[in-house]
Amino acid sequence: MRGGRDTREEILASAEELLLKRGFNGFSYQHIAVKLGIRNAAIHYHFTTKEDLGVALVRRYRLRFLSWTDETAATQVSAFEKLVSYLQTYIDYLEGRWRICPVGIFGAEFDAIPDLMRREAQMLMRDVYEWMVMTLQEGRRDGSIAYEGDSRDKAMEVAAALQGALQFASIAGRERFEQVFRQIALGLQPASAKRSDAVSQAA
Amino acid sequence: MRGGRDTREEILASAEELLLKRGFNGFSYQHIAVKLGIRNAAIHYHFTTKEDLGVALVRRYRLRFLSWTDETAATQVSAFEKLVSYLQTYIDYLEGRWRICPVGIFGAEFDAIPDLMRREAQMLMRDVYEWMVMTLQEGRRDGSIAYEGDSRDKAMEVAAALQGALQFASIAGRERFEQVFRQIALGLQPASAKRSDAVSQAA
DNA sequence: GTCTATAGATCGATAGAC
DNA sequence: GTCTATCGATCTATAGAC
Repeated sequence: MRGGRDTREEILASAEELLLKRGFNGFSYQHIAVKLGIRNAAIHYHFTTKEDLGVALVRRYRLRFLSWTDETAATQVSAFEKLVSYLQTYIDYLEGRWRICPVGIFGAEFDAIPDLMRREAQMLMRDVYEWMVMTLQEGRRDGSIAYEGDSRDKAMEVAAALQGALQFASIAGRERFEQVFRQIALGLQPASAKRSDAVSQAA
Repeated sequence: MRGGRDTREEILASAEELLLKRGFNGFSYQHIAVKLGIRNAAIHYHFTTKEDLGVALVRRYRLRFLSWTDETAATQVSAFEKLVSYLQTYIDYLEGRWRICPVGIFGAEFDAIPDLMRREAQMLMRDVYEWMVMTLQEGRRDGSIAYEGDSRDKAMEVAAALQGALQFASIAGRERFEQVFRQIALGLQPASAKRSDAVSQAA
């Protein structure tokens, strides 16, 4: 601790931002140390190896996601609203409020991260996937969501579009994410809800 | 040259595979040198800096893509078939036959790659995006593609889903890509084509 | 065009003082 | 819990011989 501040938490927050912007192999303990005004070795005290830090990051993502789904499961909103609410968390992410997670964050460097991180990333992906399949099916039952084809395929498509959109936003601005957001939401709305929109069909 | 082999080309091919699996900051000249049985310095002869190598890789992606779109533009297939054919090139990618490109490959480490590479990545993304918007609109006109909403939004969604699916395939196996592939194709088919499918609605 | 050799920087990580 | 100091490995890159 330094003056009542939680250094361990600050390290995780700083590492999380670096991870999203630069990838796991694109940042070092030095980046974090400089930003927090501490030394390299101080970080090693909290996270002995970089693998430890990486595992802690992914595990935190996963716990955040699970507690988020617990919260929403307790509410009485429709499946469609739950799903849109999940998409919204990605916008929070883009704005630096890291609430839950980019599930496919390590896909681009999967063979270049430590083994324990790979396992954690796979578990995170499984949890998000299972929740999304469940929510889509629930939406079909309560009539708030409509789509064609297999629910598992659709869940994977939505998750993939979100992940890809996050990357496009890095390259070409966050407007890219909003485009995908709109299109996903539109594609999941039942016909009854669509008529109330002024959706461009000729663009 | 070594015994009639084109070393420069072998370096690019090797680097391309490493880039996809490990990210730009996840491989070094040593990785390439070991695989090709040459020395570190031999690669620097062909690509003075790693930035040069990276720029050459993205530029090659882009040229491949542009010549591919030229080819398909000359044929008389429907817009839907063109688009499915583009999705197919990603499967080639997964199988190690690098025909064209993963357009969002640097999204995960955008702030951690050299400046010239960032610019090339943005140009590549712009080209793919423009082609996809054009093809979707063409499909609406010739009746081979159907979708709701803005064409630019839809193009971004399809491109994002492809990019995300490529990453999920790294994490959880190529079956993940095929799920997204099926769902994208299903979502673009006009109603007339769908009736001939035995599409599961209850899964 | 490829090699040996090496400079120079950065990285992850540890020992030990405070 | 944070510091100084430092080790050894790895990385990008260059000089110069063949």
